[in-house]
Amino acid sequence: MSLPHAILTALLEKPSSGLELTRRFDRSIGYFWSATHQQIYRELGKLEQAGHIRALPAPVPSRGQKKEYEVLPAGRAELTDWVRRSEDPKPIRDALLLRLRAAAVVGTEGFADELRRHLALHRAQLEEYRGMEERQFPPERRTTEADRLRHLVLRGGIELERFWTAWLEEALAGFDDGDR
Amino acid sequence: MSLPHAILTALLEKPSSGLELTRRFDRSIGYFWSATHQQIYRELGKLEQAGHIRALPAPVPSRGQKKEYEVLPAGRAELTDWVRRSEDPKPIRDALLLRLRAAAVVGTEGFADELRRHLALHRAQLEEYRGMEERQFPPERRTTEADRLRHLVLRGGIELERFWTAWLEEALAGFDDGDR
DNA sequence: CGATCTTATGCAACTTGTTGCACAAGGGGT
DNA sequence: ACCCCTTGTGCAACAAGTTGCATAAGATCG
Repeated sequence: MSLPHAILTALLEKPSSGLELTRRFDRSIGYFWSATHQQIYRELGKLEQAGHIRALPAPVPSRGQKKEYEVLPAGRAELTDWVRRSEDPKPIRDALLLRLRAAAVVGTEGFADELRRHLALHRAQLEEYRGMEERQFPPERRTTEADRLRHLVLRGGIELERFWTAWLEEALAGFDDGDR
Repeated sequence: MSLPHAILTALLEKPSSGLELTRRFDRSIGYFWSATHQQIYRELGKLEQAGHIRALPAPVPSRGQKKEYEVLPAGRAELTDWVRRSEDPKPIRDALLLRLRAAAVVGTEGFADELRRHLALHRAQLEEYRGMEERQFPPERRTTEADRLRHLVLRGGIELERFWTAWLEEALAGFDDGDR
């Protein structure tokens, strides 16, 4: 039940069209929630029906025309309520760890390459996030409550990538000993 | 497409019934993949139909009777193939980070308590994993390839919990400054 | 011997996320 | 004028995960 709330948050930060939201989900929102444009359009429809958001009046409302949405008071109330509810962390589901465990049973042939590939991807992601941190949250922008919180969320994304790169490096060190 | 492979791996490690698998998913398998008993029974049916596993002959095959499964050669081949395929890491979807970002917009009232609650849960999980590491992977059991890999997977679970506890502590430190 | 608890398997309905494709308007090039 | 690329919205079918409930056998206890 998180996608509608992700959309409400994004729209409160800035009213947008479906495609704009998709792009924001691919970029900055992506470090804590991902979604395809299909999910977003479907959810925008539901949120509008529920009276949580509305389409801003457009000059030419027809297919293929941009449609901007903004959050209505009911939507803000729902989001506020959701943030206040308590919710347990979901158990992990990570395919790479699973595949490594499977490799322990059926053999690790070629697996070091896959680990190296993932390491490169996570290093790139880490660099991108660190760039965003420098650009969007220089020390002078870490004073207001909202900026401090947004920075904290980005720090979560950064530290998570750091965990992956560290773990992959540890894993590869073991492979280099025993697999070459 | 990972659940069937998680089940194949578990069954290769030890043939089990549906409920036994469920318990194993709640325990040791849980640090890299989670599943409910419903998912498991459904998937066992599909895997049996596909000829990847088979039920061991039971004395009294009727409803409510334990049914053990073992992996067939075709199942092992499928798992081997899956481990060798390359697969990109999935983008993050974390509700707590999302809720914190939402809190930056609608207010953080009561959020520190939620962070403390999560911190306690992650600390408990971390302790449990560390206990498992001590019991299941003492230094003398880190020599064979398979044990080394299984230990590495557990290390992933441990380091991930360590990331969460560290991030939550950092987050709470900020809250104590600005929110009390 | 009947009530109730535990173990064990499973169906059905629902929600969430993914994939592939269709449709429409406008701009740019040739 | 025509083609193709980009922007933008959207349907439909499918795959994966969740929730609530039903069923049945065996053990335990009064």
